[in-house]
Amino acid sequence: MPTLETSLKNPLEFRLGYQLRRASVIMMADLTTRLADLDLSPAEASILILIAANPAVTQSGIGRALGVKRANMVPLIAGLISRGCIAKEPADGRSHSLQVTDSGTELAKGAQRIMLKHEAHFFAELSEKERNILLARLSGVWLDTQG
Amino acid sequence: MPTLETSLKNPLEFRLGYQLRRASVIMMADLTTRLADLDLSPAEASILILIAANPAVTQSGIGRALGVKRANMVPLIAGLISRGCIAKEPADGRSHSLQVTDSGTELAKGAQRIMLKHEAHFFAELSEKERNILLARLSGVWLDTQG
DNA sequence: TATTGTTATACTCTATAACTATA
DNA sequence: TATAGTTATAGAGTATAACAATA
Repeated sequence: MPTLETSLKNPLEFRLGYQLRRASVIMMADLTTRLADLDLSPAEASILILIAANPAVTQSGIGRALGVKRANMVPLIAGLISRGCIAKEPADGRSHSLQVTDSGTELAKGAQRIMLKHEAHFFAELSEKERNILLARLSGVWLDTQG
Repeated sequence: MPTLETSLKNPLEFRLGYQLRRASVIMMADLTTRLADLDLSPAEASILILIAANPAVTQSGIGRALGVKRANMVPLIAGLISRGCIAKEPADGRSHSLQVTDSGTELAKGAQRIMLKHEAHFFAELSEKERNILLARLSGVWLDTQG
């Protein structure tokens, strides 16, 4: 916990991009700590949740959805398989379809519960309406770049 | 520009932390591209702007304000000095006070102009009121962790 | 020709430990 | 004892290039 440098003038504190990144870094750190209880990284948890929601998806598909390069998906998927959370079977000879195992299903549910508590910790005071507006604004940044 | 995986269900798209990170990554990439015109990284630009706003600040102080570790400030400050943007002089024997040079002042102004255009690109449709609310919500995440 | 999975590799960011000099 | 600056280093996360097998 760093000391707050109250004596410094910070022109950046009024920049949306700066505050966006700042908030993101803080939340990622919190989520990382919470998910450590399940021995999952945020990336692993996200992958697990996406596979659970999309049976028979390929790892390239997951990578595209999450913005993770093909090459970087390999060790992540291998780790989840070696832990028995997910399983893969040949799909069309070059691709493999992924499924969550029973224990993977439970783990995915646990990860989602943690994410809800994590989110509530930071945004508890938001009304449902405010929450949806914030969500829409943030989604808009993404959609903006996609045309 | 990755292909949008419209076929995948993504339970994470309703998670604030997920959208926060997603938006932050996209904005950082855009800012990095824009600041490259000035041959500055986002970190260098932020440091330059903070020194310009706080003459005689130390590099440890900048690091605390931006969340950059002491050790990681060293090459960043050295780079800005070698480019003639900033100068340091002994303060109390163990610390050095930093100032922007004339060219550094211009560079800082240019960086701030770029940041404004960058922000406007993503949040042009926001009213001043909405912008302030969003800013307050994001700042709240930071203040939350500081007690 | 394009895509999937894979390996190897490099680069950036961030984190820690240790040291010197100073307060 | 605590802080400033520094060095070296280790660990993530992310990026590209190349390859084999398949579509």
